[in-house]
Amino acid sequence: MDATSRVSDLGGSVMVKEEKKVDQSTEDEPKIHGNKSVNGSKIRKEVGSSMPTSADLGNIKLMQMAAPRSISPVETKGSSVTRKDQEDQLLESAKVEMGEVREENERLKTVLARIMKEYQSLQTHFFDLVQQEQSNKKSIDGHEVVPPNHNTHQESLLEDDHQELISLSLGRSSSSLSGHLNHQTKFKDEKMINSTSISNNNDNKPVMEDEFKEGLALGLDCKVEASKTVCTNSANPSPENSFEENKEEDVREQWPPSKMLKIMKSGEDEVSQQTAMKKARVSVRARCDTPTMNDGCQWRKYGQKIAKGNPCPRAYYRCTVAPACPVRKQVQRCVEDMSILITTYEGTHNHPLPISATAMASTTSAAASMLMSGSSTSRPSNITTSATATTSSAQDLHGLNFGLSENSRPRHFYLSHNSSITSSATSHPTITLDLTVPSSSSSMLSSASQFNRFSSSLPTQPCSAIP
DNA sequence: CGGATTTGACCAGCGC
DNA sequence: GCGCTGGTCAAATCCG
Repeated sequence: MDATSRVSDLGGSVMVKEEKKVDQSTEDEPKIHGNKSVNGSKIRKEVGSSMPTSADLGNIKLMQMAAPRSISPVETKGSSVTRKDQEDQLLESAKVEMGEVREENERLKTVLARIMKEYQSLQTHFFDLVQQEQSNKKSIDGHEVVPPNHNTHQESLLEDDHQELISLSLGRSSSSLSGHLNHQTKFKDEKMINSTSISNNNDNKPVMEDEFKEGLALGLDCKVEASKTVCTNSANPSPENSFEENKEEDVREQWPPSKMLKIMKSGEDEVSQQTAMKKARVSVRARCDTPTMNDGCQWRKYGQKIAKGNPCPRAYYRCTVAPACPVRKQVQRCVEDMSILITTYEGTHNHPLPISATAMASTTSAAASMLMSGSSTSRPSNITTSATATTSSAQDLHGLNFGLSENSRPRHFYLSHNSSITSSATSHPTITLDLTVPSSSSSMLSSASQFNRFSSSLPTQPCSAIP
């Protein structure tokens, strides 16, 4: 991704053909070709080497520390004085190195402490909100109306909380924080004491450190770590907690679902695993003149279909940044307004993302995390859930039996007034981010405002084409 | 010629 | 069981 293509990213509407040329001539990113053999190893290597993570760097440091400095045989042949000098030199350099590492360590500690502090405050806020919501529900008997005693100050606080909560997962991988949130909320709701990756005792710190490290290690891959541990710990294995669900090495986690289902049918917990296939989706509405939004990833079109109720064909894309990346996206024009492009993302990238793709990935991750974590219970009143998609799987979804899930309805959130996309034919919980609404909309949920931040960092007028 | 896209066929899930 | 629909596959085709 070079300057030229970045310009095209930011420049808004760019001719498709032109961008294609730019991409081909300037980008070395590998492409995968549907039915033909793929040089997977090469791709993996390129992808892997392109984005060293912080953890990688840290590991290098650690390795440097750990590796004993040996004296070469040549050195040992010198006189004792020379050898002593060399040893002293080595000692000195080692000391200097140690000092550097120590500094780095201190810096990382500071960062970690800050993150933990933020997380704990967020957690506190979140619990408060959940409790508040529950008490509201009791008093209103399930109606989604803001209680009269909900003063504006509280509302602003809520919004601030949300904003803080979501945006924290933006800057880096959402895995740590949103994962923790998922964990905690689930933990609280289901009284899952046996969670190994999260606990409410004093062992919290190491766990958080680990996850923090992992978050760094994952870089911008935007995984939500929670689901992994949830799955392993829950008696009723729950599906992904978000659209950025865990990617096990297990091939069953890969697409296509139909084939996976065949494999899984022999399993004991067939039902629960089938529900795991009901991945959360993040739908993005944006005004776009070009065929697809440029979200920074590379996609290959593998199908097109005319969906019922919309004369515009729906295009199916899969991510080609990595050979086995399970991420799919669907692109379709809005039937009401042809200038609006509806892009629906599903799945998790199992590879480092290009920088230009991280904004979208982080945002969708955050949105999906919110969706799957059941944070709807603490959403502002203008956020409504949809009853259009009826499915039993939604209730099964990860056992996050917050508020709405009691109704055995799928969680389908609309993050703005104008958002309207239904998944009635699918049983995927879907969250819709509407970029067609001005960001100044005061009532938008934090994640939507966060998304507006994303939209301002991406081609947003509102988008440019993908080759 | 290699890679990307198109498009008809096929399959699974769901409702009746 | 049947038909409808969404989603995927893969051969054919297009394109640079």
